[in-house]
Parts: sequence; structure tokens; C-alpha cells
Amino acid sequence: MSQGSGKTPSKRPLTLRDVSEASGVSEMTVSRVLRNRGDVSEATRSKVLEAARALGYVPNKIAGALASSRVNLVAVIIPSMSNMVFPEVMTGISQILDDTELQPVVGVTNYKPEREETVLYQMLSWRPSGVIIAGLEHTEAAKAMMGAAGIPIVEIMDTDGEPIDSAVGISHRRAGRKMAQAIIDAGYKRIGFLGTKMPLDHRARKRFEGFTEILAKAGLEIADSEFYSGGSALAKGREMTEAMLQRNQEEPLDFLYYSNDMIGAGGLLYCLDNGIDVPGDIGLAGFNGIEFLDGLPRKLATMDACRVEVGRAAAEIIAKRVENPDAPGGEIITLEPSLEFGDTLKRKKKPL
Amino acid sequence: MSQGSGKTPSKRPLTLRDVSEASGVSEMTVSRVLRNRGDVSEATRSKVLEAARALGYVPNKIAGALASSRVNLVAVIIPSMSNMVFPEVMTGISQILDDTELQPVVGVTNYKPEREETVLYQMLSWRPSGVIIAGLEHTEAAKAMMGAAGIPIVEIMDTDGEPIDSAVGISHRRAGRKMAQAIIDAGYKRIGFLGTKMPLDHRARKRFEGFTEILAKAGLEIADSEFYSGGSALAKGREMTEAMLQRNQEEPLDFLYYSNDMIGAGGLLYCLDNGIDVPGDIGLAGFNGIEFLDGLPRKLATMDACRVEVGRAAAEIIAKRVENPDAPGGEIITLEPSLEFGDTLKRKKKPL
DNA sequence: GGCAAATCTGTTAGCGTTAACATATACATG
DNA sequence: CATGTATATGTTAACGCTAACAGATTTGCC
Repeated sequence: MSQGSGKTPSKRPLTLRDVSEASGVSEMTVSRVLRNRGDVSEATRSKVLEAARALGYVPNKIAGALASSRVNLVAVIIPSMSNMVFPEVMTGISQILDDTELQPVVGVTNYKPEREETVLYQMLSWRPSGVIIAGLEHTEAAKAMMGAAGIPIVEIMDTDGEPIDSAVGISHRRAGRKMAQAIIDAGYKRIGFLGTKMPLDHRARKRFEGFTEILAKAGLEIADSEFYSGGSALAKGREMTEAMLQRNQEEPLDFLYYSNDMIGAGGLLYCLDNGIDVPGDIGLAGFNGIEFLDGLPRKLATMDACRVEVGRAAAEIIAKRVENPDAPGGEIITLEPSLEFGDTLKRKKKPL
Repeated sequence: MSQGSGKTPSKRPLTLRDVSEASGVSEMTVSRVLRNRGDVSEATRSKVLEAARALGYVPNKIAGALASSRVNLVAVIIPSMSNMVFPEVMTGISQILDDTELQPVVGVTNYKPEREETVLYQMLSWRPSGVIIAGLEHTEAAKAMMGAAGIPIVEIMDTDGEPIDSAVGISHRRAGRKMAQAIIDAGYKRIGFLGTKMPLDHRARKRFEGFTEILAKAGLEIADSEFYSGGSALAKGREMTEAMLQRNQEEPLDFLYYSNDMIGAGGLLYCLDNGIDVPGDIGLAGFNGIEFLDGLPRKLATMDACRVEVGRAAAEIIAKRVENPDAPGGEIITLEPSLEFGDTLKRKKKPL
């Protein structure tokens, strides 16, 4: 193997010592240059940088973190990657963290509490500077770990409950209520519900609870419901809608409430394909406000969960607390989900 | 604050020493128990585990990694989170790594080479056991870093080029050629191209090159093309399709090739809304085989990039090399993208 | 019983970096 | 020119854990 121009592909990994020897200064000085900390003369600085570059040296953060007991990692723990929800939250988080030293590290739980516990344990074992975790429901062990970690914890997406430390999100009960009210106000009466078969999706459950609560107050109840799991959400939405409309022909439904926009979009496409008048014959609404819906022939009514904003606020809480570790904590930020009527939900009929 | 049953929320973080003192054995023995390594008597083991649990001790991987110079992290570096491509690759990676000690850590580059370089540097500074990185095109510095890192590197999604170490993916040139051939065979002649305005999406570029190459061989060329950036892909697909069809009314196009399925779906919806006969008047094809397309009124022709399989194969290469560090490396796996005709691309006309 | 092998536990010395302190050099000031 | 102050570099001792080796204890077997 050729030695190349300065690049020595040796087996032993490079350390500060190698750079120190190559540039003729102490390891400490190299460390200072590489971290931009403390006073170093311009001459030394460039000498060191040159040597580091030539060797292809990459600092060892493991050693650095151990020595300084500072880890610039923020653990982000979420249930799933594939429902569009997450990338947006992540965008918000990045927007804030990119201006700091902090770096997000993502873990996925697949909506399984035990998995969440494991992922959390793994993450905490890297001693991150903070944790952003979806939801307020966790195993006892997980709660204990977070409580004892001594770092800022932000639970996101939901504020219906008691957070361990801080929380940012919307009230899903309120979101469900708000949607129910809008549907009732528009004069719909026979309402079907279509959702995921996910006992562990607490947020969907809370929305459903809020929804039925308001219906009940108006003397109404869900006329029919259907749940799915797995498969293409769009296709499932289509199938479930067909099935539900079929079996309620005698006393037809006039509204379908979907637990997410993807199945809602499938339902919308089904209705349009079959010449059903939306929102005349039947109204539709989903949940989430996914950007991609903009391309559909008609805009689905939905409710925005403020995902980017949630990510930003959560990251801000962590960043603030990292900068000032003595700050109080326990902050709870409840954002207001906004109802978007789109083209599939009639506006209020009766004034006020 | 109450001390609780054994749980002492002290300020000083817990270490092996705390567990060691609580259980009356040496730190080394505690370490052995917690890692399931070496012989420890059943009595000691349970004593230690009990103490660790009671204290809420979480091992410090930073110290562990430094001492053992073993880090069970695999860096996964990808351009974007939001195009459905990534979650599927990730699924494949997880399927394999879940059976090992290894853990994926994701970094996102937003298709920016400098950003890729930074992310890579950050990741390498944690001394991961391997790197899985999208694409074969990187800055010189990035290539140098990976070459010098002394760990397995797998470049994924593309095999049109020279990998640093190993590679798993499809040939995008070949994918482009294959699609072009199918379109020509079906008898289409006036072909429009719609894609992203992304000079740095090398894979889209290679597909385009392969596509035009085959058209040229058949004496054809792209009749019109349109590029977009930003916004909802579905809506953009719709708009671009409308614009393109409008301005080619004199000599109408008979095929539209989209650089991804999302804009393709937008185009399909536009055509259906406007009563255009697909694939009679006009054929359509995209790229990627996104599951969600299953719910559309008609199935878009597309080409599958074998994303889950790519993830699996890449993870397997890393896992194998971690287990046996002296293995050769330099493996290149080229998967064959499969063409799916769907309902928007006519089958071959002329036999053979 | 004696000796080797097996089982269990402890001791020592780092891993590569940084905090904290110590030292050296330059530069100004009265 | 002594003295103080800033600037620039070096030295030492951790950080919390594990590899490698060293004892101590038990077990098996002739």
C-alpha cells in the first residue's frame, strides 16, 4: 500500500496524540484548536488545522463526552416514521437545534410500550442532554427512568394528562370535541367513524372520546364504525368507506369522520368516483392537515395538529434548559388545533 | 420530596460504583452482570440486578465504549426523510439490526453535499461500527473520511459508479432504460418528462440519462419537459401536467414520464378529473412503487427500487463485517428494479 | 490427598479526551 | 527595569467503564 501524500492508512485509529506529534504542539493545544476554545495563536492554529486535515483526523466524541460530561445529543422518541406526522415534527426540531450545538437522535417504538422502554434505556445510556418523547403514556419503568435522568424531558403531541417534566402539543380531546361541534353545527346527524385498530394510539383514542362526548351532548351517537390495521391507508380508506356506505343504505349516513387524513383521502376518492355529492349528500373529515392533500380533487376537512410548531417548541425548551441548567422546567404548552373546513364539510348553518 | 422506597433522586449521576456498593461486590462484577459476560454465580447476579433496578441505574455507554473501543452504532445517512423512500429502507435496516447488538442512527443531508460532509463528520466522531450512506456521489473530503475510517461503508440506492467499499442498490440508468423500452414497445411516441429541479439528485439524473439514451436509439427524444421544486408533490404533479398538456395541444403528447410516483399520482388525478383516457389517449409512469398508490382510482405504472431489500442487504453487510472484521469487504449487490405496468401503461404491442 | 481444571471474583491499567491549574512568553506601564 | 496583565502553551488528573490478568474457591478424578 502506498503511503500517499501524508495520508497514512494505518490500522491504529488516529488520536489527538498523532495530530499533536505531527504539528509539534501538545495534545491540549490541538484540542483547543479543534474546539475553538481558549486562546491559541493564529500560527499554531493553522499549523494544527493543517496537520489534522492532512491526517484526516476526526475527533473522538466518546472520549470528549466522557471527559467533559457534556453530550450534545437530544433523544427523540416517536412511535412511527411512516405516518407523515413525524417528518414534520422533526423539521420543527431541526429548525431550532440547527442553531445550537445539539443534535437530534431518533428512536422508533412502533407504538409498543416495551419497545419504547428499551429504546429509551438505550438512548439514556448515551447520556443525552434532553429527551423529546411522543405522548404522555409510558410504562412505569420508563417514567421512572425519565424522572431520574436529571435532564429536561419534553413529552409532545398531547397535553391531556400529567407530564413528567414539560409538555408541548394539542389537546386531542378538545380536537375531537371541536370537530364534533362543527359537524353538528353543519346539521349532520348520522355519523360514521373510521379509524385504526390501535388500542395503543392514545391520541386517536382521546380524539374519539372527545368526539363522542359532544355528540352525546347533542343527543347523537356514532351510527356505525369501522377499524383497520396494516396495508395502504389510502386503499383501506376506500374499502372501509365502501363497506360502510353499503351496509347503511336503509338509513344512510350523512357524515364520515376518519381518524387520519390518509384514510380520509381514500374515502374522498371513493365518494368522488361514485358520484356521491360531497359535502351535500355526505360530509367528510379527517385529522392532521397533511400537505399532500392539496393535490386531491377536493380538499378534505381536517384539523391541524401544529406539528412543526410542536417540534420547534419542544426543541426550544430543551435548548433553553441546556443553556441554563438551573431554569425551572415543568413548562406546558398547549397549542390550539385549527379546524380547516376544506370542501367536504359544510359551514355552520344556524348563526351562533 | 420523599426519598421513596430506595429511590434516591440525588443530583450526582449514578455509576457502577453506586451499584457495586449497594450490592457489596466489585464494580467489575457488576459490569459483568449487566453485560451478561463471563461467569457470575446466580446468587451474585440477582443481588446485583436487584440493586441496579432499585437504584434505577442506567449504564454509561460513553464510558463503556471508550473502555472497550466498541460502539454498537451504525450511521445511516440519507438525503431526506419525507419522500416515502426512506422509511422503507429504514424498515429493512431495522429488520436485520434488531437481531444484533447494533443500532441505527440516522442523519439527514437534505441533498446538500456540504451538509452530508458535516453530518458524516459528526457521525464518525462517535466512532460507529459502520456507515450506510445514500448514493455514490460525495465530496472529496467525505470520501476521504470514509476511506480512512477503518469501518465497513455501504453506499446504497445506486450502483452506477465506484463505491468506496460496498454498495447495494439498483442501476438507475438501467431503470430509466427499461422504462423507456417499455414505453416505446407500447407504441408511445411523443413523450413528456416531469421531474424535480434537483441537480443534486444524482439518481433521478441517471434515470433520466438512461431514459433519453434508449429514446435516442429509437430515434425519439423528449418532446417537452417541466421541473418543479418545493410544495406538495401531488399538487405540483397536477399543475405541471395541466401546463404541459395545455401547451402541447397542437401536437399532443401521448406519454408522461414522472421522476417520482407522487407527482405521477397528481398527474393521474388530473387526467381522470378531465376525462382523459388513460392509458389510451395518454400513458403515465412514475418511479418508486409507493404503497400508498394502491388507493388511487387507477394504478400508476412504476418501477420498484427494492427499498426494503436494499436496507436489509446493506445492514447484513455491516452486521457480517462487525462479526468478522477480517472479512474482505468491497461487496457490490445490484438488485433488479421490477417494472409494474399498473393501469396507465399499455403492454408491449409487437411480440418480442 | 493431591493436582489440574473449572468457576467465581477482584485488581490494575488504560481507553482518548477535557477541566483546572501551572507555567512561559510577550507587551505595556510607571 | 521591575511588575503587572494579557496571551499562549503545557501538565496532571480525572471521566466511568472494561480488557487482561491475578487470586481465591470449588469441583472432579485418579
